[in-house]
Amino acid sequence: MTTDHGFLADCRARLAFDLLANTWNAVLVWALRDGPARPGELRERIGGISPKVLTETLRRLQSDGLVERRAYAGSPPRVEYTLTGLGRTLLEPIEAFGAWAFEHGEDVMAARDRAEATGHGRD
Amino acid sequence: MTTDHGFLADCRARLAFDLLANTWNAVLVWALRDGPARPGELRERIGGISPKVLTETLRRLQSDGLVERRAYAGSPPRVEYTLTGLGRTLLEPIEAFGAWAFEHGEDVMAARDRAEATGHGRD
DNA sequence: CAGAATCCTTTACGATACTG
DNA sequence: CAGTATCGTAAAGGATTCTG
Repeated sequence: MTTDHGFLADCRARLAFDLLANTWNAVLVWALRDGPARPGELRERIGGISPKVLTETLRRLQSDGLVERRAYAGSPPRVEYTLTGLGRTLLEPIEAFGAWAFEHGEDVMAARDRAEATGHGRD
Repeated sequence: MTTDHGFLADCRARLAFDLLANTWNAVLVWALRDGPARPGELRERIGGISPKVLTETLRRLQSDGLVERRAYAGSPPRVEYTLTGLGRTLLEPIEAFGAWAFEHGEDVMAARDRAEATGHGRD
């Protein structure tokens, strides 16, 4: 494939980008990488996510088939979220980005600082 | 790294996710993969992006050090955007996502349809 | 043709309080 | 503790118009 028309036009590609085009999807998938986790646990792990947004995001991931919700009867309530098989396939690409961040993250921050200092900053 | 605390806590990881956490960043980087391109060209290639958003996004990518802007004097104006070396390093992870989309995109769409049919859809 | 300027709509996200 | 309900804000994205 030499032209990228084929790639960009394909709605599956757009779908993949859209999956990432929000603050928490990727973070949550990643937070679930080691196995089932309870909501409170996830909130701790992630930090900075409100209960409402956590639920919303998990619901979205659930209807995308990436996450499974399991509720155990009883009180206090106990709920666990797990990655589905499909969800687990997402870990690799996400990890690729993680690796990229470790290698090049500081370059981006440096560029950002430079831009800001030059007055081209997005502040 | 067994726990993901280290990963999620690192601000570089968050930075990487934030880079993707918008509709057009990844798409634009990808659209520039084959070399310099002019804005009009990009708009064609991508489809569905308004001139304003295109400029905004390119500016942001520029101040992140991922894209370079080159303007040639004269009329009509001619401008070209190119990936920087840093920007090019992003192609691999992005491609990983593209590959994922080709393999699993339909599964997501199927899950979405299923969820919608069950009344759990996010409509 | 590049892109700045305006205006507008949507929605993602956050804070908080409340229920089972 | 899980999750919902409300409310509020900020920002992203889109449509359009105008200028060098």
